[in-house]
Amino acid sequence: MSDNNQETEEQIFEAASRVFQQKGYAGARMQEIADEAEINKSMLHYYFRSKDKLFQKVYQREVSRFFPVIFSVLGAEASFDEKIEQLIDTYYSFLDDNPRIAQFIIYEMNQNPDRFRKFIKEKDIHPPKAFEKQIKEEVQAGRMDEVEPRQLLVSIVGIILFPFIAQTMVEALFEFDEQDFGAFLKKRKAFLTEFILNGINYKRP
Amino acid sequence: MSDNNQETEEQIFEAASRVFQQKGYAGARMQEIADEAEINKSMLHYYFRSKDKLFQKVYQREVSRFFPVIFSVLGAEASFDEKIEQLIDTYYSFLDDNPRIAQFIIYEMNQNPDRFRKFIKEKDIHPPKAFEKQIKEEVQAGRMDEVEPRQLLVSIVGIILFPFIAQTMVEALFEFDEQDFGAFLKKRKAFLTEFILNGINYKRP
DNA sequence: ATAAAATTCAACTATTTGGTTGAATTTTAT
DNA sequence: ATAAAATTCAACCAAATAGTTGAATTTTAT
Repeated sequence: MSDNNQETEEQIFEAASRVFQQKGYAGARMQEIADEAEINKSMLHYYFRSKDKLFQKVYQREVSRFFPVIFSVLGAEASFDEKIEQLIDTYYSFLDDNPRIAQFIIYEMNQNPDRFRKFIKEKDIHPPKAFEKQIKEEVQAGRMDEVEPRQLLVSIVGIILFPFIAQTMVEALFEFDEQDFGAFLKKRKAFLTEFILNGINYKRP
Repeated sequence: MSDNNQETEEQIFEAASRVFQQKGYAGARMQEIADEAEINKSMLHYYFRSKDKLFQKVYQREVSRFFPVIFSVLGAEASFDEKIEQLIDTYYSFLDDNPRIAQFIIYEMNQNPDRFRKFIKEKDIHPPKAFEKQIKEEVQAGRMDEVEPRQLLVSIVGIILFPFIAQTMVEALFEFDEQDFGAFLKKRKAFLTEFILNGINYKRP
């Protein structure tokens, strides 16, 4: 193939992403990343120079992937209730594919809040203004209680994310096996939609 | 003083608790724990033998502290709406005093799910049966929508915990300073009570 | 065919870090 | 006062781990 080298670089990057997400920076081992990528440890430094450099790239990519998932849905054109349903759907499939990402970002963000703030600012990542505007309009139209958009946003994100972040906790406390947990999540989609919309007394137009 | 040694042991333990909660097992350094406890590094091993032993004790204590905070409130005698308000109050003051504990337990639990499960089982930590029973009674009495108690429990805990776990994220995205965040949390208490009770269409008796 | 680039490999170095030791000092109990 | 226990300290060891090197091999481009 003509891009063998680029492929290898990606292989390393994806392996690093998995290991860092699972173990965190401090817990990750360069050798484990090499094994996961099925290449020699020398190649890690050949392509990325150091653990720190490799980590920064992984971290930045994951942060860049994470927020647009929520914000693009919330910023789109749709009625409020449709938006909530879409957000749940989108978030669920994203988290199914990336079960460690939220935990990872939260943990590493807390290890170095300044780095996080700086990156968010540089990349100009922020909640869509359109969402705030839409809520104010819905309130005005009498279709929901008066709520602070930010309180609502934090609540929605928290309520969706929590079971993914705390899967082990939920399984242990409820004595779930993985299948039980899967069923729990599936049922949860319907529950969440109603819970959120009721929460602010939303009346579908 | 007559218990100088016991005092030192506690000093070490509390220092270790702070450092482990902040950095996690892999990120914590024995030297940093010693510095934090303002004692010589030798004393760590003198009292706790190894990093691993010290960590296990911290981990087990924090897990033992964390769950009863929620479960004791939910298992007490009170009307459903009072219980929710109490839970929010109790949780908030606990998390104010222990801002890292949720993040710590979730992270270390994910690093070693088996250890977590084993400990939960040994200590017989579980959600109070009384809470489930109460919800069923409230549903029967027509005071709330039919809900799975477990979905509700996960939602309540998630919605309360999330801003504490993700404080840095909230501050960065909303461009809050610490004071803004404090105000946000304070307002949130009232918001949460209404949001949760509305969420299941609870009618106060 | 040939040169350049990519990759492997094992052995190596340097650094970090957990853990140890033993002598000296201080504190506590009797 | 004395012995025992607790503590400090600096120096040290051992293990783990990040990172390097250079020679050999394979792959790719021309």
